[in-house]
Amino acid sequence: MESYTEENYLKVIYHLSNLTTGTVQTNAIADKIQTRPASVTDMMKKLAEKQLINYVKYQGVTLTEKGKATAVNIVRKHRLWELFLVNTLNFKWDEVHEIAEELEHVNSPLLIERLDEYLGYPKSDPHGDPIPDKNGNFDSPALIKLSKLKPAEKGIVVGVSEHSSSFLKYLDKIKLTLGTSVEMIEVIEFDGSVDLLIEDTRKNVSREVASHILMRTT
Amino acid sequence: MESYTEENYLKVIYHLSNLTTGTVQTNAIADKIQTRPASVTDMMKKLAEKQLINYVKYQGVTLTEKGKATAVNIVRKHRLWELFLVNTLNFKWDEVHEIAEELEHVNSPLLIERLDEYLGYPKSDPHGDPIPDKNGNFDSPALIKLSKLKPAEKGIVVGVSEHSSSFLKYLDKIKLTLGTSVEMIEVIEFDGSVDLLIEDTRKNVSREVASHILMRTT
DNA sequence: AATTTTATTTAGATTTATCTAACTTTATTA
DNA sequence: TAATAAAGTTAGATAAATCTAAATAAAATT
Repeated sequence: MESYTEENYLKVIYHLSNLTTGTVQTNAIADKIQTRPASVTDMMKKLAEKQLINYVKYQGVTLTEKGKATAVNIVRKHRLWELFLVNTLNFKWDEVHEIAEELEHVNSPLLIERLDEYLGYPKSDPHGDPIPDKNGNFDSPALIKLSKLKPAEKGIVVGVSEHSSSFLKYLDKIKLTLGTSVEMIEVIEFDGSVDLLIEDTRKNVSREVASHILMRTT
Repeated sequence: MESYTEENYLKVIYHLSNLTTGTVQTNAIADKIQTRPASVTDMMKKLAEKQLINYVKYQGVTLTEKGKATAVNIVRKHRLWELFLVNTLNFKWDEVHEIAEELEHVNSPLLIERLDEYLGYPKSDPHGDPIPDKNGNFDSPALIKLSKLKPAEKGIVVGVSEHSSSFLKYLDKIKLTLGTSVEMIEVIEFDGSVDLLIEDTRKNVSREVASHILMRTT
């Protein structure tokens, strides 16, 4: 059994792995978990000891199969509870995250099984994120190029199809980084460039650039 | 805010107060909470510091108004979750206690408000125990222990003062479930066990068991 | 390549909740 | 009432999760 805190670390590592598809850095974890890098290092040693992560000093961590399974199960619980809160208790989709952060740590496989059944074995939560089934399997949401978003559609940047330094530097500059939430305002007919709302700031990006950014719609 | 552990101590003190209607002893708490008396003493100092209990060395503790309000709120959450588990997720009444022990510590007043509304502001849980409303008020029905019924007196099972799975399973087995009508035939002087008429069948039940069954006389 | 900056780790404390062992107080009983 | 038993407390340790400050490693820059 993992503690409440260990579960949170695993969950955060899992989410950060998904964005970078590689190893996760100490500081990135510290940022997400609102703690100090020194505390993260301590916990990394503990999780490595328990065979939940692969940890190499100064190099960052990856989840082991065991760690990944644990993390996916927490994500499953979180998303089932979010859906329950919205569908059954009439919460709005922006009110449920904090509550689900607590509920996800309640440890009763039977409870989750029954909740899943009650909700009709749903495949996605109120934010459009996939809900893993009890074996940890889930549909990975279809990705779409930023250039193909329709006006008013929103999404999260989950990848790029161009890896040149100049391209990535440019993305950093305009704050179009992995995990950023973006809303399409309109496609300019003249040149195919797109007007976007990037974290509440309106920006225009060329078709060339927009076509190399992969989004998951939300 | 109280920690998970502090909440459990308050809840236990509350339940033990109800039974003894007076102060609660260190060892009684240690027994219930499955810890050592020394640990209880440590916690008593802490709760007294926080003005949640009145603590006099060697003399036991009582809840302050603040401590009582906190304890009643935990009981409210516990019982609402138990009812939810039985009514909505189709659990049996003997399966829900352990799960509710965890759910009761989830801290979201809005969640509990919505759950209460969803359940229709119920007044009692699956074991017949009253559910405090959001102000901490609840009906305490005049209850009598089954072991105290007089010969020929009849009553309805409305609650139990012991929630272990083995006890509840036993009650199911002998059909001494909530709502069951029971008539006292006689108390056996030798061992205090009772001869009962349970739904037209004569059965003998130990004093131990009979003392944990709460009745409303009819 | 040397220097500076950033990222990470180590060492040593702190807090919470627990423990054991020894001691003290209160209750019981002979 | 003196001895014994039971109940409760204190002192000192331990484990989990955190922290600050200092040290070290890796990356970036001049």
